[in-house]
Amino acid sequence: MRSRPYHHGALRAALITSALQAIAEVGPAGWSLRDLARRAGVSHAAPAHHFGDKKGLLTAIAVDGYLMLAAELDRTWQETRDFAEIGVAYVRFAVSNRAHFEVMFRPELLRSSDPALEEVRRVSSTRLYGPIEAMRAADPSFETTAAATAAWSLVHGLASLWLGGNLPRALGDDPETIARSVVTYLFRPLPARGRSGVG
Amino acid sequence: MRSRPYHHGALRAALITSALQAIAEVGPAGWSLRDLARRAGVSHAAPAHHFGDKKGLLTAIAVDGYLMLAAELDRTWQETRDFAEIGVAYVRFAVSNRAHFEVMFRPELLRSSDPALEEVRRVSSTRLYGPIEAMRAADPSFETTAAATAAWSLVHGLASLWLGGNLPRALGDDPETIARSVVTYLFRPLPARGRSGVG
DNA sequence: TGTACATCAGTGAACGCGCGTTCACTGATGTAC
DNA sequence: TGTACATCAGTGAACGCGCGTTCACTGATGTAC
Repeated sequence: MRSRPYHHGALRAALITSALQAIAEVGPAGWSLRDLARRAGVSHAAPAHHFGDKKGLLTAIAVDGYLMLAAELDRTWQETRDFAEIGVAYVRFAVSNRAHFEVMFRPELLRSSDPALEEVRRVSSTRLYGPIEAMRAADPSFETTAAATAAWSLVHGLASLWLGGNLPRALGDDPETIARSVVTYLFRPLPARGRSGVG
Repeated sequence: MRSRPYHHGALRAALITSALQAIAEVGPAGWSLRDLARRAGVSHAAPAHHFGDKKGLLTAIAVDGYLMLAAELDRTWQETRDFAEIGVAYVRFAVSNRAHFEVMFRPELLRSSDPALEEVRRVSSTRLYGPIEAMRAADPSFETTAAATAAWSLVHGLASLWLGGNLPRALGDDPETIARSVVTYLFRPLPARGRSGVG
């Protein structure tokens, strides 16, 4: 039997993998750095070498998440040129990368002013604003910021509610299908314009 | 000097108040039942008498939250009969009752199958579905569930993003104003119908 | 109005546990010459 | 190709701390008669 080598070799990556697994299982609060060390088979003090503390590790995960999100949105826009599909892609990202998503928007878990984090945040927001700007060219009454916020809010809320198990079962169990159906209600004509009073 | 009476008198309420304060300050994970006991000036074992454990306390807070939310949405609908204003009220509730809101949608913090919780959840969802049903009467192409989910997602996402400090500053600093502007993009005509490709 | 008793709310000492942090260390790897 | 040395990654024992939980208790309140 080979004894365990002194150096793990890829401990940083292994810790991130374990953390993602732990987050998916019990949320970002349900485990300690010592837990991760145990999972990775290293001594309990080893994680501090790479991340300092738990916030450092979660910040690294958030950075990865924003990069993946930006890539996914970009790929979708290049392929489809369909704004609605960007929204669907956002939900797909959240559901497929639940652990990343759960950490990315919880500032109390992160070093929010980490420069790398701020940079990837900025980059990924341009993946939303670009396409919205294009829509404004077609209808100048669109205010870019408000319209982008509406779109972002819709898909962000949908993803959050779905992940929290808060949506009615009647919608089915495929989040991507749900998203595709729900986003059609953004920028959709009202039956009667102006005040929507109907009661 | 009067010595502290043996019975607190209203410990249950005092613990909830302290918990709300603590959540607002450091989030739902940053404190212990012993912390709350200290704040309330009682012995560290006293909280268990009323709530069993932290989940029990947070569940009680969530129940209160749903009741307050349902009341706020109902009041708004009765007063305005304007569906958009229900969305604004949702955001107003979240921002004014941040601690409640942060707990209500985090199932891992709650006893999700608590009967009282399930009941108030059900009640508060009818405050959304009722008005949406009314809109469907005016436009049969509305699918109640999908349209309600779109509306809920939009305001839920907006509230979450605002509370997390994730929205661009350009929107201003009054969440109710932001909400009123953003919800106009729900059910709003697109410049060109069908595929929204513009690139 | 008084007494006896049950129930309820809160006490405080004790427990075992897992945590993050510190620190002197060891083993492996990379680099200069 | 060999040697010396610096740097880096990970070890493991020790620490003090706050936590939830237990348990026998005490003091206050409510109720029956």
